Amino acid sequence: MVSIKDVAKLAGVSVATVSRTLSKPEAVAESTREQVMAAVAESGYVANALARNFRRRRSHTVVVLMPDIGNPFYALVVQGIEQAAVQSGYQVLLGDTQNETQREQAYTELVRQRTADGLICLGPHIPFDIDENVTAPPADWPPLVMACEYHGRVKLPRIVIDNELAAREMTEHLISQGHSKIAFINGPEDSPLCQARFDGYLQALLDAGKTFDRALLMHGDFTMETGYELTKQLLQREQLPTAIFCANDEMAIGSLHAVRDQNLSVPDDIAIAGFDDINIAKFSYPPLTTVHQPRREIGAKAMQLLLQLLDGKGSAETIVLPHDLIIRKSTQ
Amino acid sequence: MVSIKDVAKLAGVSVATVSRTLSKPEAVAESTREQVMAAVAESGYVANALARNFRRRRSHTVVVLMPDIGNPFYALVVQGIEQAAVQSGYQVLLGDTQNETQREQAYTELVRQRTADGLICLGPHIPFDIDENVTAPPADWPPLVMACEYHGRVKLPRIVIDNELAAREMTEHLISQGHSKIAFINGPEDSPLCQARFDGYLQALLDAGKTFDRALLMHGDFTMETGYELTKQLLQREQLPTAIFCANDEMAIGSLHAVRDQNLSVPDDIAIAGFDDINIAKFSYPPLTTVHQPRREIGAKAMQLLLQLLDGKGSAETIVLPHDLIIRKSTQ
DNA sequence: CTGTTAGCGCGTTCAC
DNA sequence: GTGAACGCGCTAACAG
Repeated sequence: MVSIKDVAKLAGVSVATVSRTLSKPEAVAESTREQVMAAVAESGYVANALARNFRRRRSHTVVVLMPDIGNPFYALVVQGIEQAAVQSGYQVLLGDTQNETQREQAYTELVRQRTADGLICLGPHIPFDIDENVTAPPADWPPLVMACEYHGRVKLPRIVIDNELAAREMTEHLISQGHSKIAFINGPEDSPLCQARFDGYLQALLDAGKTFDRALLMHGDFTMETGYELTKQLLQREQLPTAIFCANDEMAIGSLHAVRDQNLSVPDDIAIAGFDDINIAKFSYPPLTTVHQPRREIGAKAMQLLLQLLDGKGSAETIVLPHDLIIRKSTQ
Repeated sequence: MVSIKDVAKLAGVSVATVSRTLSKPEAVAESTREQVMAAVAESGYVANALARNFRRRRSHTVVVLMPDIGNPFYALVVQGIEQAAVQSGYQVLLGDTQNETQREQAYTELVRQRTADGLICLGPHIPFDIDENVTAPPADWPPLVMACEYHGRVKLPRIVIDNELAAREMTEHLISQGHSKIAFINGPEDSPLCQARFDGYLQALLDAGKTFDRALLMHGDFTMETGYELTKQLLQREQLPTAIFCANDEMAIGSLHAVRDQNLSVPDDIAIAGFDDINIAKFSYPPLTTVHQPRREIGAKAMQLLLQLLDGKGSAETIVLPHDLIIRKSTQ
């Protein structure tokens, strides 16, 4: 492998000059610069990033903790992260945690080992033991940004949409369509994001003078399978809901499926709404009413925030990005 | 940051002994080992992977080149890769190329820079200039394994299913359902994988004594959008096909959508089949007949092959994994 | 503007 | 079984 020494010898300069020419060319005389570049070209030299990172004490790599790589919602978020990373000379290490604490910790360990400089956490869970009263990230935590989900108490930099508002708007939309028995299939109970969505749902009901029926609230795990199963349960009740609001599109698609299995029609018998606006939402049958999240932007902003953090100019910012109600045929 | 020196001092031994204790404990006396481990625990020492990789000239990282991170087909393949990688102490760097040569090359560059040790290529395109007559990978190519797709001429290690057989079986299934006007919405024309699927389709038609109608062959780009558009075109013909076989599930879902838009019924008016068996296939309306690919296994095997290559015991193996015909309601 | 020098943290000789 | 010494390839500090 050709190293910086070889180039120096070939160009007739010192290794320091080669290094300088490559990192800040303007600090080098034009004539020597040309010699060096010629030597680089001739030798086919490529700087060894392993050595450079070692020396600079920066891996220029970030880990993205994804709860489930199979969940299509995350794809565009990761794409946003990745684009922003590449633009800044960073790489993205993929961390599929399957919601397992052990795997989260293994990936977090990469930061302690200096394999990665920081973390972007897409799920609700943070891989640290958190003391009861902690509200700010302790000094021994690595640079960490949350995207989409967030922690209820610890104030970390985060990129979100206004989940409560979005859920309220969707519920209002359903109410405006004449629904009053609106079931809500939410995600995991312990997720602050899901709590916010529930709050929005509840608020809309109360604002409209409706009562909240505990029996219409269910909790899934964001998969099509649970959307299907929970909807089946709902449809075995004596009193059927007239609308089902699911906290993500995948559960909504499972829900659609369950409703059709009972030979009921969407939206005539039961309206169904989702959340996220993943690609498939437009192509479901019928097309799914949902909340659009700017996923790529969420990812890009998260990466930018992390870069700030790594540059030492970090703060526990919360960035709220705009969402959008997308009304399609599943509710009207 | 606590380094190996600090541990050595604390344990009262040399850095060499600490290094040995951590890499091959059996080569060290039990008493010193205990001292060292105690010092490690006390100091909270974590070996600096940057330094270690530099020294060992291995990044223990591989790049996965994905044509499109938003394509759900790849998610499970990547999961398979990632699991196998983690098991062997490797990390996965995500390379979303968006089918752009420039981005492919940028990621390939990471290997030359020693940021990564090798590549797994999920798309049909290899980021190298390939001479006309080359059939084996030139020596200056980095360790490279192909998964799912493959190159038509250059013999690279690859993990595939028998695409021709699978397409033939699917076409035979459609024929057995009484169809004779079977449209085929294939992927990009220049993909060897797609050519194989076409061959299978053609063979099944000919074996059954049917003729191949050029007008029933179309080429999309594997997105729901093109599945939708191409099907719309098909449905504007005078002679409608009675079945549409799409080369992946996403196009099939777009196709379903287009057929419904014309108030035609699936499968009564037109049967539709896909390929891949992505998660959503089971939850489409109607559920989609498709070819199941063992995606996680494909990924895992690809990673294993790459590790072999990196250990110098590589060969241009082709591994064919079993597929499975999944008959659902969209064709019967 | 350029060269010399001195490490970064670790793994690996080679003596002892 | 252990320690001293060296060097991986590069960047940064300093002197000139």
